[in-house]
Amino acid sequence: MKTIFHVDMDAFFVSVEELFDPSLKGKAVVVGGRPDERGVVSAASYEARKFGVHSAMPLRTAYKHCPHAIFVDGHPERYREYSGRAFQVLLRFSPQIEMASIDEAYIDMSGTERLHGPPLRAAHALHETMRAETSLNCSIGIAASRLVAKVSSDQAKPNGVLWVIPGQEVNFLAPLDVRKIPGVGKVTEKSLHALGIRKVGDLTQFDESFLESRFGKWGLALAGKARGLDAGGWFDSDVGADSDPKSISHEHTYGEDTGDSEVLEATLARLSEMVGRRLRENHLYARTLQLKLRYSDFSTFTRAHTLERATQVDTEIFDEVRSLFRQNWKRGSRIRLLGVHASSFEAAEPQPDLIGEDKHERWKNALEAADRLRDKYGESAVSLASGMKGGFRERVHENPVGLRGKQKPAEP
DNA sequence: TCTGGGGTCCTAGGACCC
DNA sequence: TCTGGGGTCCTAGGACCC
Repeated sequence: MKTIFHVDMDAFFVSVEELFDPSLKGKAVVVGGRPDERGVVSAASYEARKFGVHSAMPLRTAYKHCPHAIFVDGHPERYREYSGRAFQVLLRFSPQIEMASIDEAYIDMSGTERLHGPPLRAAHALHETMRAETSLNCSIGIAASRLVAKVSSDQAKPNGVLWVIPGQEVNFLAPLDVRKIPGVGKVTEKSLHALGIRKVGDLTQFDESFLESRFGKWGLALAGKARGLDAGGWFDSDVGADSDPKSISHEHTYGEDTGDSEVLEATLARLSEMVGRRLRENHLYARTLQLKLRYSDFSTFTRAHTLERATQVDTEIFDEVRSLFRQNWKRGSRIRLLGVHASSFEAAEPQPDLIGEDKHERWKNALEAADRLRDKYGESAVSLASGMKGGFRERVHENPVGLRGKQKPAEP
């Protein structure tokens, strides 16, 4: 029998902003941007939530609900820092930790009784330590499965601890709305409602095979979840079993839609660089590159291409997505969003292609040097995108800032 | 309501191969 | 000639999460 804690920081982004500006405390605060900007709410304080503001709501809508709220920009670096501090606190309680996102973690507390006492006592100690070390509140759910721990931390909010005693899972879940089950969103909720299923308890009245015939693989998992089991996919894995990233992407929504091909291609160059840089940081090579286009009417298209040979080189990424862009963009039509997405990763250096190897090696060195410059002098220090208007290709292809590459031994 | 950005996982069809 | 079946890879789209 396992003991899993799910630790979820309360109104995380808002709470961190309050640490930097204590005058925000107790007020209606919306993190995400200015109320007249394109964008959505990243987080809302409990005060703002009273007016119906919630995350993912368009900022303009949030303003209509709560015009007196204070709107602030998000600060990802601050959130990363505090997320790291929270992680350090968790490490004192168990080595088996999994950050599920920037503001929540699973921690496997099985077998820590001699060190930390029974679950509730350990949870209160953790709660206290978190408060003392980070000045942030969290809520903690305790259960024998990840799923129930997650749902119970949500029920414990704000600033609470809730333990679902083994054997009580079904009773705990039964009265809750089906929407409380992680993975049940708007669409699934609607189809469940159509079947007369509103509460988790209603789900347990149907048998597995019916749910499977209706919802496929997901229906089968759902039957298990309704009974408190970590059924299906990710929930099944051990806490802390690290999984490699499956994709890296960057996208940009314009403040105002544009049909200017130079502007659009410069954005693609910048997004390609950002993706390339992340690939190099993670020592990954991508075979599949994908372009994402969103037009003014919000219609969205993706177009992908898989390369013979995986890459982490900015210009190779850019060449690919630009050609996808040129093939698919309805010329002149106004674009709302562009995105560049890399996937099908290979961890190792791709097989050298004999002719291109020296060039490839010089490029790699040049890009790593550029990454170091950016670390030192900031993101705008080095850019392909800034060279876009006028002579991008010449600059890039003829003259990489090269240290001479080490020659790889040729394949037999 | 006028809809971000970064991810994960699943489905489904077509190509291609044996 | 009127048509199998399974496996894998690729592509596109969509639900969902924070």
